[in-house]
Amino acid sequence: MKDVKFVTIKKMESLLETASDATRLKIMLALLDDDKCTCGPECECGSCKALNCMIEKCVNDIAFEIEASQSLVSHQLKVLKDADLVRTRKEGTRVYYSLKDKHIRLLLGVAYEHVTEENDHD
Amino acid sequence: MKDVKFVTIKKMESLLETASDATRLKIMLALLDDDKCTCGPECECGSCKALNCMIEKCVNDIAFEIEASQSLVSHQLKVLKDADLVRTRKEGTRVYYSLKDKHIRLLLGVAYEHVTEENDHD
DNA sequence: ATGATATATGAACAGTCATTCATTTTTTTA
DNA sequence: TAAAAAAATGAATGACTGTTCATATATCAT
Repeated sequence: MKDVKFVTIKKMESLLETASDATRLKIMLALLDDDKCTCGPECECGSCKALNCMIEKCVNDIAFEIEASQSLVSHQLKVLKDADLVRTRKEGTRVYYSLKDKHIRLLLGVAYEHVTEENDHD
Repeated sequence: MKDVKFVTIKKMESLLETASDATRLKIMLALLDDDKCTCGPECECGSCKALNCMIEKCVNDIAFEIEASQSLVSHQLKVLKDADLVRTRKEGTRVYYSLKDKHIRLLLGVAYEHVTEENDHD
């Protein structure tokens, strides 16, 4: 992976920077998988680990779940949205957020495994 | 991935925070793979993408390669070392650095793919 | 021991960012 | 139209961090 373009480095920096905050991690983990999955019958969810599992939650529910203020969650969701880590779907007064794509789920998975496994050499 | 422990969140935050800097990314990408691989005959390297490929480089070589000052590279290598993203091996006056394990390589790989692929939905 | 090379360290500055509080916008319902 | 609910926004602040410059430590060769 030599000669990576500068813009690529900057994009990677932005992606990782956005992901590297406890509040935003909590938000994303809340969107990662759950028993509220609505993927459909072929989805193995119900706490699935499927990379294509699509969970969506509205702002207030996220705030309640991670025990943070509405303002903070909204601010950080905007950061996640601007950096393209989450999607939105509007329905009435609510805005449902979900993780953008499989790369984001993979990123979270890899980071999670790294910190939960011990002494994993090479 | 519900009910993730607080310490786990904090560790993930630390990992991603450490990875989310352009200088440190350049350093890690310089250590990711290269034509200087010394893995041995069974390694497909020579610019391999093998996750177990072990590249090591000393501080000054990294500094030269990424066009940064020795001081900056040393400072950031310390950050990477403290966060356990790299290993060190001392040989005379030189200190050789290499990526810690496959998770780090995976993390870089996932981040790289995310920013280089376009419109990859779900 | 002296000089040279490789790396590490410390202080200082500038810039960035997460959080809180108060307020506003938008949509629904009564 | 007025009230209620959900989400977004803006300002302020306190804390943190990346970089530079100068210097220190460590190792090897002569």
